[in-house]
Amino acid sequence: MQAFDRLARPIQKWIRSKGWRELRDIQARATHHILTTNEHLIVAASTAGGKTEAAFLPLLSDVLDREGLAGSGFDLVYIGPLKALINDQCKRLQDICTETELKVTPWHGDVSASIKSKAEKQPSGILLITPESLEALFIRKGNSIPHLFGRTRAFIIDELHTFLDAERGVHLRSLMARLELSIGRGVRKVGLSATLGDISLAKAYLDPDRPEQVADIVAQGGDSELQMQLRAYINGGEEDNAALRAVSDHLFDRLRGSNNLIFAGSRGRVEEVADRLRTKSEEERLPNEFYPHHASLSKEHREFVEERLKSESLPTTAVCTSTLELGIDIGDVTCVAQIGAPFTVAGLRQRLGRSGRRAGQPAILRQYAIESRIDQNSHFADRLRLDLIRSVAMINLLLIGWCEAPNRRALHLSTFVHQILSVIAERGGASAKRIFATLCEKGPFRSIEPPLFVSVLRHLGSPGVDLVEQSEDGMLLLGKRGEKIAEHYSFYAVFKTPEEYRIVHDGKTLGTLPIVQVLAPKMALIFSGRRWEVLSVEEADNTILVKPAPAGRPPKFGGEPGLIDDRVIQEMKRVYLDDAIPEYLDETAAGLLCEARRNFKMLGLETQRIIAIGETKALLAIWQGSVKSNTLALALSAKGFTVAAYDGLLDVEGKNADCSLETALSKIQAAETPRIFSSNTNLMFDKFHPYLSTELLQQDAMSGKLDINALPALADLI
DNA sequence: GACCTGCTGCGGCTTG
Repeated sequence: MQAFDRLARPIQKWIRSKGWRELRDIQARATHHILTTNEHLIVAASTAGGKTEAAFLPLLSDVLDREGLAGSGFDLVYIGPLKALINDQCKRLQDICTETELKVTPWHGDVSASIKSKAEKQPSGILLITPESLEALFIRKGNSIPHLFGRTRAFIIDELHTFLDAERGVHLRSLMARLELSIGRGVRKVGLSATLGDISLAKAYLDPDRPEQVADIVAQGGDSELQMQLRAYINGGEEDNAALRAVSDHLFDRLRGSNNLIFAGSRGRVEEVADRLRTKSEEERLPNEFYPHHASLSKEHREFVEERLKSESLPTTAVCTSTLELGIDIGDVTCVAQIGAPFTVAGLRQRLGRSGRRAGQPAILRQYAIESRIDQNSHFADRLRLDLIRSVAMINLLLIGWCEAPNRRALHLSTFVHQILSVIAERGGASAKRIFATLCEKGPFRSIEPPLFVSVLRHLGSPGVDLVEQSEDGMLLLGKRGEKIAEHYSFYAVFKTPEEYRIVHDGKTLGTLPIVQVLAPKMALIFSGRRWEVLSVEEADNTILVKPAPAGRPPKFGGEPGLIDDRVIQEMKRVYLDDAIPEYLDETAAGLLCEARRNFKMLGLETQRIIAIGETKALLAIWQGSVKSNTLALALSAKGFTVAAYDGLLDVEGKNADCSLETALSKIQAAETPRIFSSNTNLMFDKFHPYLSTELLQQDAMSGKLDINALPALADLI
């Protein structure tokens, strides 16, 4: 039987109206699978690969043709990570459903209360919702969950890779498990994704008990030809920004006249590059077509840039951060430029997926490395050209199809605290036994054993914390502070957001700035692609008033460094030891690669792993990623050393150390439980960390951000 | 030496 014939009549009619001659391969396979089995499924294909239709054409047919489950509720529940994505998908699904009676309901913070209350009274059809809005339903309408989802046949999880074992993914997994408990049965799950490094981890996300039972449909071939070039630029003096200007000028020449994305690495650099490109357009008396796009810019400005990209009426290049990495529809772009090495190969792959989506068009990557001028006294990180080498390593890994896997060891105690409060709020009270069964036995917190559960719960109820309290019959209730926290709408998200200033010109908000730097009147600012002078700082309502100005500097946005995978650093070492010059390097980059390899040998890194630099300094080459580097760095700083980590290389200074470096390393190697924390180690990273004890915070850090078991091997460097 | 994501109920107002 042909896949098309399995689909419901109205769906077939819609396909004909589109003029499609046949279903795509993944759509046909998904149709057979969904309509002949009850298994969970992962559909993996590139951004424009027709994943949404692959899942929904058969799922909608199932709803239309087959008798439904008893009870009330939405038939299909789509979960998306972005409001904009939900809006996009909502339009597409409404179009597919035109010939049916099925309702399509978007549900997120921007959707009006009237639409929500209407859907709540008579839930049916397709619901498109964010994890946070689903959380809000548990908190506010805990008793209505069976009414809303009693006959739900499937969860469709879009951009599955953004969830997995990140804190927001653990949150969503917990919500799905709780929903299933609440309606008394399991629900089929269909995950959609473009970038899955290890598909078995995605399967374990959908069904941790029986991952091998989860089917997958991966688009065959489909990847278009990849063209790429890595160009390197060298800065002059210390403060000189000549290289970034040269990169901008090169981009100006190559990208004008078409639609492109420039990933600049940080919001500050986005503003800097966008400013340079705009002023160059002015200098050459050409209309500007380069616009900044990042999360701190106003929604209006961002939508303007997105619309310009989508409409394809005027050539447009967005200089952006990872805001434009995810799947909102901005059409096809000619080329993707990346300034500086990215932190993950997965992100690089996702970005590249934005280009070359039309048949016959190649995907084009323009990678730029910015290096400094060096001499014999330069720091080893500069002499080794770490940024350039990491770019090469990441492109190599991209080419062999590797990308990072999520971390499955992490306890996620912050999200755990959140879910404990949520389970209690859902029913107005819950026994400890029930919470444990819900979250740790059925839910995603399976590595939390009863003793750890008890110590978390004890701490939440301890004096001064007051999140939870126990009634006389043993039920756990929200304490005074717990009630206040769970009542406020800021509770629904599990991730933390910093306090911000609003930047205002002429009554209009240009965007926001995290409060990490002191801004004062008369300071010059580059923001939203233009130049400003600060008029006043209103501390009362965190507002900064600005007026246009002829000069400016990009502001500091703050942020923490990202985690780099072990495999990336190991590939960097391989690149140093290799002789080959990749074809995609320009002349400068090839020269710098040879120079970096010479310096690698000159420093002695070919044969040694500890290199003394002067009397008290040393370079430790551990060739592992951020988690392991940070662990050894912490263990050494607990012994009085000052340590900085550079891509698998530790810069160690021992002036105030308790002992020699060799002694410290052998002690770390021999110790059963090496001391790595001191009183000033910062362990508060996540939203609910302030409600955990130091001991619990240490356990949380050791489960995700540190790898204490690796210490003996890491310290074995002699 | 980084980036991103999300959010309810209700009081008070105007308007038909």
